[in-house]
Amino acid sequence: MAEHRSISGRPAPTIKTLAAHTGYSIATISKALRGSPVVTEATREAILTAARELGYQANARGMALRTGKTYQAAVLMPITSAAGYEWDGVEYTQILSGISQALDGSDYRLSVHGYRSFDDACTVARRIADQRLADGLIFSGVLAEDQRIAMLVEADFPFVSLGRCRQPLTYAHVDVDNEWASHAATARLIAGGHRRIALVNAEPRLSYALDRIDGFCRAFREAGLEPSLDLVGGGDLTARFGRDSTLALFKGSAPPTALVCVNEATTLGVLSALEALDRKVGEDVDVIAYDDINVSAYFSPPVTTFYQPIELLGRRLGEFLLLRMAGEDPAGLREVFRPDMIGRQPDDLGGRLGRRAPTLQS
Amino acid sequence: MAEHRSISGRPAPTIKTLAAHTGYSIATISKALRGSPVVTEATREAILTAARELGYQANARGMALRTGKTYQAAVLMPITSAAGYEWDGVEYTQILSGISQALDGSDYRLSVHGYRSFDDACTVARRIADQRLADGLIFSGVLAEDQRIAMLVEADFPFVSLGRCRQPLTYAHVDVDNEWASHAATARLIAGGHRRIALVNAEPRLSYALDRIDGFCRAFREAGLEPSLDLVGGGDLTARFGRDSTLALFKGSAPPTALVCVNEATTLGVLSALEALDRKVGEDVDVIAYDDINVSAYFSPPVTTFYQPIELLGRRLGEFLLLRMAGEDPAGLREVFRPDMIGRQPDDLGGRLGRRAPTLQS
DNA sequence: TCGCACAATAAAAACGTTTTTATTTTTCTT
DNA sequence: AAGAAAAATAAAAACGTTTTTATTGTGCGA
Repeated sequence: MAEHRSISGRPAPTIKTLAAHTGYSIATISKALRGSPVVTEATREAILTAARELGYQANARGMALRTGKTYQAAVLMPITSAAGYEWDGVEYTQILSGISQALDGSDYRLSVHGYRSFDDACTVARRIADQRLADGLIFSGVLAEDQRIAMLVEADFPFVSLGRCRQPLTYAHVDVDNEWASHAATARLIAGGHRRIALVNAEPRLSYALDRIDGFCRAFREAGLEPSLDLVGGGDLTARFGRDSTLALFKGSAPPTALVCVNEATTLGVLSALEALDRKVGEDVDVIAYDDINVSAYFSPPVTTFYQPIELLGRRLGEFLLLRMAGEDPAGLREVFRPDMIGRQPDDLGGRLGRRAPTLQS
Repeated sequence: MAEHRSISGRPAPTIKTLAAHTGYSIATISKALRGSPVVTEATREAILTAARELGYQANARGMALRTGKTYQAAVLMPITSAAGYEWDGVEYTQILSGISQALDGSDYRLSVHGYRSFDDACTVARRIADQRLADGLIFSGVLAEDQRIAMLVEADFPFVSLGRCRQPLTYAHVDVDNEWASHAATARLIAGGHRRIALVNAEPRLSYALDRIDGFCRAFREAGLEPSLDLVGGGDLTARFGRDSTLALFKGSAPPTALVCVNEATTLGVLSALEALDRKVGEDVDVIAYDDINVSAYFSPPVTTFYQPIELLGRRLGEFLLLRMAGEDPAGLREVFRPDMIGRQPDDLGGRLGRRAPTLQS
């Protein structure tokens, strides 16, 4: 039995109830409610009043069946196996928060689909598009060659990605200018005299990890130096990875004098390792990090970061998706943020740098 | 036009397609697919084969309209205004991850509904129940007197709460034994000679915050002491709150010699404040924290915590909800976890305690 | 051989919409 | 005042299911 009684106990009013109540036909009721111009202003008024009085709420399932729309925006969320024991993916709360804010005024609801691997994500994305489980899709963790993007562009299914792939496709996306930020961080450290710089990076199949390596290398080349590629490593964005890779780096014959960290969880691990190794940040070693959850200010010592406004990115993702679902061309729906640098060391960088660094602006 | 072409381009097969293909009527097809015992094994076989061949996928909207079910499990997620700038609510990633795991094998999908205040949460919960936007609901942030619980119990709508209210109602829930853990932490500190113990707590209208105060007080009373209630304060679970309240505590005339912290974000702020105040953890002051995202090991100094297996709680929430939606009695769907203590100080607690503390087991 | 129970399947109705097509009412023109 | 054109509304069909009711076919006892 599909009929559902509302919380009050009475069966929920449908279009039929309104028809019986007002004397109009269900066709007219529907048109009046949808704002069709063919109904008189007077009858629309009457119908709207009745709807208000009876507490009519359009039945989402009926609408969905008839129109084929679901009024759902889907988000792909990574369920990492490490999540239970490591601090991974915490920024997703903020992404969801931002998307939710963007969707707030609209008719769309937010549904979250977990995935465990990239292949899994592809399968889920395909199912969502194929079965129209949602009217649009948002996802992150974009690879250099991302099948999801190719597939969804091909199918002309509305989506927005957090991150850009390296294929020449036109699609809506939001991203951080990782190449730029990585270049800026590295150039700063080089200007401070560093030559052995480590990049504690994400897995290199991720598009943004490659962007960071690119910026890293460009900074070295512009200074006429060979990039310290042997100090570039990638892995999970966990504190454990940050700690382990730092310990490994300092076991090497030519350890780094500075580190660029991919996110705050990793940074926490890096700092913990440096403490264990008895290397003082700002004296023995400099650290610059990407800031995703804005907690670096509370680290000891506080770390200079490139601040990524994750929640804002999330909001933009939601806004773009709404526009895409409304039929807007993806070509205009692209935004790349340049992170602001937040200096948190006494001289804005650390002990090895004699001069005060210039303030970087986006 | 509701008909949707699949990714392949052809219109997606429906029950009618199967009927035309197999020669059976749509009624028989439906029954065969649903596993009704009235169809012959042979015909079911034939129909299932055809379904597989044609790649038939039941249309969720059609089912939803007919049955009134949505096959959606809704989760209420706090969208705090602080989220953009403070590290708040990060544990939600793990909760969602756990729920998602539980739902994985089932037919249910996960939808997330954001809310900005408790009143907002009530409104959203009511709408979900009223309009059957989902078949079940999960939420957290339970108040001592929680209208959502009362309302949903009254409406007999399936739900599971993370946390217990203080009203005598029967409902499915998952919780952490906060009274017990708070008692254990406080008793431990008292046994170590502490008398001025601060409790950096959540807002006291939250049920679990009250539980913690209860446990805190009980520990004092059992030792024949007056609880240091002037050192109990509540607020957001942010690093900023941890820092600010610690700074305030040490401005007082009789500052604490030990602190119990409500979660890890707060703890980070507390540690940052203690560092600024030049109080050494483990020497001048002891800290015990609740661990929600398992990152305390990387704090400097590492902090002794009560580990809350958030992802497991999430999984149990999902499992319980599935059972509730299947009609199971809520009386049997209750679980209260006792957090494990993880000692991370050299002597398992800190400098002031001369003896090794006993290992606490749930 | 005839009905008769019973099994298997088919037909029809329903869920609540939207949209297309048909009908009625109003307005305008002459 | 009659007719046509336009406006307003009503009727019907459709979306894809499930479920209730109806129909057909089969084996059985008398």
